[in-house]
Amino acid sequence: MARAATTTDAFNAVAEPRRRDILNYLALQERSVGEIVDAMEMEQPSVSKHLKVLREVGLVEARREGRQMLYRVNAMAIRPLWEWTTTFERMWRHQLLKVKEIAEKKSGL
Amino acid sequence: MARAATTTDAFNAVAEPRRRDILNYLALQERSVGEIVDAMEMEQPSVSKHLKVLREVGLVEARREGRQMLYRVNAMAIRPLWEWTTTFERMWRHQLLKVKEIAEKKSGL
DNA sequence: TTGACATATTCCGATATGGGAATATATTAG
DNA sequence: CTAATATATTCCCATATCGGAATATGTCAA
Repeated sequence: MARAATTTDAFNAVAEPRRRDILNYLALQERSVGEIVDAMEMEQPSVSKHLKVLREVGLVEARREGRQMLYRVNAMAIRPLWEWTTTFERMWRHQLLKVKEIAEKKSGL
Repeated sequence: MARAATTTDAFNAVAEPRRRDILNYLALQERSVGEIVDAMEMEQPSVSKHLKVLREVGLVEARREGRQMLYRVNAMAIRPLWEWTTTFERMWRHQLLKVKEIAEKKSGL
């Protein structure tokens, strides 16, 4: 067996930084492929390929408008990632608190 | 170029479900490799390899205790993932609200 | 030192990748 | 229909992967 396909789930799809860039850009508003290409400074085929991966795992949705395809984020598909990370939230808050306490103790000297 | 190494960052490391399983298990408490092997039902070499990846990106830390190595989660390393997902939180909350409104309108008929 | 236990590393093979280049498909304008 | 525009797909290749098997390293006990 090799590494899981990027289309396996949102975790794998989002591991690629270019795809996160695209999602960040689409978070602002719906965009055509051409607009993404211009904004990302990537080749058009690369953008189309990344969009395909994102669409297969449900992270984006698309609709045709004339010759253009307009893509938008489906934020719900990001929720599972958020939910998984929040299971560790208590741990890092605890850690941040300890760091803060140490800093206060030092400045109190 | 091929896919980015799993040790590139937390996003890539966490794309592998087995590694998330290990992190979930370690979230409860510090554990030895042997305990992880028993809990995960994975071969020991696989566990060691996954732990190496997790350690390289800072998601876990380890200390030796006799013949054992005890691993623990470094929750701070998960924060960047959480932060990235929260940039979309407003979007899915908005979507959930709309779904709720539609449901209420239906039940109001 | 020797042996037993705990963990890490190496070698292997099948597989999926992402970028580049070329090409195919779809839609509209004329 | 034909040309032009917008997007998608295919082919190629260097690379990193994960699991399995075998082996190496490290630590303790006697």
